[in-house]
Amino acid sequence: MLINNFSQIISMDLDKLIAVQNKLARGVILEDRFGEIEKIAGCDAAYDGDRAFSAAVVLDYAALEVIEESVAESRVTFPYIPTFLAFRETKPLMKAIEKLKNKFDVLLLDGQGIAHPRGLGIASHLGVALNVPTIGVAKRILCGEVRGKIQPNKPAQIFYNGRHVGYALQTKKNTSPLYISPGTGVSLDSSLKIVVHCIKKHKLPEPLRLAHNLALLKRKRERVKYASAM
DNA sequence: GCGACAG
DNA sequence: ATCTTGTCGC
Repeated sequence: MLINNFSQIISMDLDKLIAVQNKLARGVILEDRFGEIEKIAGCDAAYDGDRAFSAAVVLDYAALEVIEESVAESRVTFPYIPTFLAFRETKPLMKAIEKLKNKFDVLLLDGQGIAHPRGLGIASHLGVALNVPTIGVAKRILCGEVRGKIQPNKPAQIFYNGRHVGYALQTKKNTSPLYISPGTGVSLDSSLKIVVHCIKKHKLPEPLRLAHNLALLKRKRERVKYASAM
């Protein structure tokens, strides 16, 4: 069967979800809504069918060292549809974020911020919903075009509909670029500077790299539990 | 109509 | 995202 078990949901009128995105997009603020950054968080999710394993981490911004970690598991009920990613991942991600005891100044998420057809990538969606400054860091571009050549450590602007919506940045030699865009509560300039600050020895900014690894570890452990129970 | 299309 | 072996670069 070529159609997955989400067919019923897929048949749902996406126009309604587009309306939701357009409404939330009105809440996006492209200005810094934070003071001095003391703590920065990252959140990501790994999957095993409809099981989502999410992880969130809080790091000391200056030292980029882990202060707290959290993991959660949930069931996804929505498929992955380009430009509607938030409707699939928001629940899992929020579940991990809610478990954090520490507060943080900025949150990094995998995916686009405003570099989205309706200006509401997952980072913007979550940021507006949680009322927290967010930045989207994607491994691939969703829409728009990069102006100029992408060279190591030389950010190139991303334009969409004649508007500057983010930056393409190769953070390490011989690696594909990252696509950075503000979620909300962060300016274009700050979104780039913050991500650059979080680059250590790897292509991905530390908060996301660590959250990603933790989500994979959580999935691995849960899979073991499942296997040993058989 | 066709191609593109975050995770 | 996930599947999946070896392999190239730092």
